[in-house]
Amino acid sequence: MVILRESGGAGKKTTQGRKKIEIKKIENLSNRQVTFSKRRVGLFKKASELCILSGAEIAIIVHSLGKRVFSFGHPSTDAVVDRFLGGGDERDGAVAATAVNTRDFNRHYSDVSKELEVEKKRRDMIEEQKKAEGHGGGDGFWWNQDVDEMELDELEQFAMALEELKKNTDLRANDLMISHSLPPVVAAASLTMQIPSAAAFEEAPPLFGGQSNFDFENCIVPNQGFGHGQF
Amino acid sequence: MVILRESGGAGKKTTQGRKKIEIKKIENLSNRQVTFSKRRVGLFKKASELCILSGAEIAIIVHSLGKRVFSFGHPSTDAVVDRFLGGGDERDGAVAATAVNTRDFNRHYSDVSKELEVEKKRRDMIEEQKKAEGHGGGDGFWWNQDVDEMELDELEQFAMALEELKKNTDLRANDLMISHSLPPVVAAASLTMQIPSAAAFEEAPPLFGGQSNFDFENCIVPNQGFGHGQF
DNA sequence: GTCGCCTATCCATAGACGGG
DNA sequence: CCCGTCTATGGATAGGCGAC
Repeated sequence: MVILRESGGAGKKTTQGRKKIEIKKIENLSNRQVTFSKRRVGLFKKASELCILSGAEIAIIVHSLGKRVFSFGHPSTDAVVDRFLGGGDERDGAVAATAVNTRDFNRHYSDVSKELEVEKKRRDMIEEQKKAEGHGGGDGFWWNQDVDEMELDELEQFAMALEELKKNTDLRANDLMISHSLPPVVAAASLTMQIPSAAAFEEAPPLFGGQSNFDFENCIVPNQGFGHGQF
Repeated sequence: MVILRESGGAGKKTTQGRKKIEIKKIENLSNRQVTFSKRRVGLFKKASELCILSGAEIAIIVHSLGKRVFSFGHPSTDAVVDRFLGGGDERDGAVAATAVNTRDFNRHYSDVSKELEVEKKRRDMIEEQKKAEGHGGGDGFWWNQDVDEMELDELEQFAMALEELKKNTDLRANDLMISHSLPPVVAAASLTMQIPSAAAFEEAPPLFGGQSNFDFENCIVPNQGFGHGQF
């Protein structure tokens, strides 16, 4: 089991072990691929452990940078996704009044939430600064803009967009809140599965090394039909 | 931050630290809840890291034992799910509702507080990155979700963030041109919730056939990539 | 080049406590 | 009763290599 590396002629360990991790996009392609594969396996393992430990139903869908799609799901990916899209089947019984201490709690909760928002906004601004300093590419989130750089017309547009989004947010929150008093009549099958599950296994997966009791590599099979050469 | 260990009168460390866990369903209810919360946060964090590191698109849907639904998505849950479903149609507006009671509120508050801590650390990290390198990551983060994916607590935070941002927008507009009046700032959103709920977590039916092992063959489904969109 | 194995690290987290 | 926090450990994993 123990294999010593003699490369270097002194039995010196050439590996530094795990090094610091920086959470940013890995520029090196090979490293990115390797990291993606490793962490994907680790993520699925974590999810499976969470399923087993807590009995939850979890679905994970991963689109790699190429065309390949990996999915994990218990009991099945489709089932969880379908349930998610179908509006969830919650059985709620009696609708009663809230406890008394809820208001107090809400106050405290709001304070903390607001503090959190301050932090988030600060982060957004920092990112905005970073974006301005670096290249011109956006971060993909249009609301992460610096109002100080806007002209008046832009500001008007931005303000209206904000109000719209805010409205939608409130509506969404309201829907969530009142949905408890509504019977769950939404059909879970409104979205039909369009995925031909066949033709998925095109290649026999290699065996996993045996470090763990879980043979994930037997289960996770990437699509090999389209993404040749590209990750 | 004072650490006193007077129990036992010897200052001896009573905690043995992390112990080995057996990957099977946790029988103790509170332990299971705690583990679920902790590991769910960890799972999402892992997923976000994987998104940033490899640039992949990931969606995670978690149905906890009864009603509550947690979702993670980059860039959004629906986008990834739609791609998974074969480039399906537009997203469904109605997503799973969440049952919330007072105890759940407390748990959400816990999550928010924890997230606040994470945000602070993340801000520091971003600042460090900016200082080290002017390059903008160009990646969104998992907490920047569309409103349709948000849970109640997230919606509250988001609403407050929007209000703040809109205030800044309006202020900026006023600074630019006083004579031109913008729509008034929306008043504070009513976050007073009267949400009843009866059931807490309860014993889940034995979804798993095995005891100590998990049948991953039935859980991990390979999918066919269709090549629509590449990223 | 792609994939898997190995090791040395570093992060996530199971328990234990204290506070409200 | 429930939650945050601290600690020590278990487990994930970045890098380096060899095999294919």
